[in-house]
Amino acid sequence: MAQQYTRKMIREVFVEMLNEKPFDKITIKNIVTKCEINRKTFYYYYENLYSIIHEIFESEIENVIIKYNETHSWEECFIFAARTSIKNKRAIYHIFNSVHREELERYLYSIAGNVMFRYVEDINREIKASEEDAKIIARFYQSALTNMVLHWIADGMKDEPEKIIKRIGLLFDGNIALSLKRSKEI
Amino acid sequence: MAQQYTRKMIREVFVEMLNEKPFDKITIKNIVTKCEINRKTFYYYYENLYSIIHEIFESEIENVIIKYNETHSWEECFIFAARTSIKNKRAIYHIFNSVHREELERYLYSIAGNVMFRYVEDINREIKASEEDAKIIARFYQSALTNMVLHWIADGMKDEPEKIIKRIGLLFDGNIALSLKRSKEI
DNA sequence: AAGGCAGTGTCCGGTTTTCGGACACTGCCT
DNA sequence: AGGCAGTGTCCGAAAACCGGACACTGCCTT
Repeated sequence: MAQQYTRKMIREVFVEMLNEKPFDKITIKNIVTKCEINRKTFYYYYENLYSIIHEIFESEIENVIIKYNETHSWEECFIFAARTSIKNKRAIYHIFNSVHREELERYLYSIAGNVMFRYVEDINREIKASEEDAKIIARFYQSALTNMVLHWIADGMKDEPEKIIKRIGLLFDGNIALSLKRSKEI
Repeated sequence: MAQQYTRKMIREVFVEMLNEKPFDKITIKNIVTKCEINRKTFYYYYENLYSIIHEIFESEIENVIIKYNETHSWEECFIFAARTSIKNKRAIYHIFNSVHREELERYLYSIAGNVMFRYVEDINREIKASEEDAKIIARFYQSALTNMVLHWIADGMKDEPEKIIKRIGLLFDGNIALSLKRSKEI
């Protein structure tokens, strides 16, 4: 554990700052000063500020995958991810309103993809449509889900995750299975 | 800061364990496993378990001295030390009931000494008895105070520190000044 | 517009901190 | 009497951290 302690500290201090001020007001100097480490140590772990954001996204994607493998429930994945986001509401707001909105979108798309592909796969285990069809269907819902979340963020993350889940549930329930069955008939 | 992180962690985990189980049930292996560090790293900082206790005592003595230099009040020093002790009640209980009672006594004696010598010195600044006399008087109260605290610990640290302070205060107030004055007359 | 200033990214290197594996030794357990 | 867990110590190696310097960039000042 002690190994990656400094790396973790840098990440945490960065997110902390991102919760206070926009991305372009944060400097590497700021971070290393607050962490009481040498500036070189920062470069030992990260190339630049951008790569911290990248790492955070990567690890969050991993977390969601782990969550799905544990629960096999997209609902729980969503709540889990949403709760994490709400915790760092302002940080996400600052990423959303900076040059990194693109990265955020890619990240959401990736998360949604991971959940949806696994979810459709789970359902398809019984229906046994072709893998190709399953992928197409998953991708269809992936963008829909991503877009929904993006709107939720743009709207200030006001709605409770559970509320959105219900709404999405109405769009999912039965529909995915139905789509899979239909694609078998074609 | 990051430098001494591991050392601090070892200390904290040790105290944590000492709050759970007696000293002789704690092994170095236990600690390094819980800290997720290499056993060698332990030896990098400490010789053995005993030296952690020693270090803790040393640093606590320092803290009390700092406290006295800030406040010039033995009462506040006492409350400060007692509160720290109560926080780790069971740890102290386990030290008290192990081969390290002796070390604990020496530590208390040292703390009491530091406080009393400074306190008597402060009072003597006005009275101006000889340094020699001041030391004798301080040493007299030092053992008395130590013994009182030892009994407090043996009794399970039940009494509130403030209560004991009042009791000690009755023995101190005026008496020290009086003793100093008398020793001048001899 | 020129100079000052803060932050960046990168170079050199050096020191501190952590690790892995091995050994003999002790005490305990059964 | 033998097995087993923990200890203290040896070796060397690797990872983590640091200090100072450099050129470069963008911003702010006056």
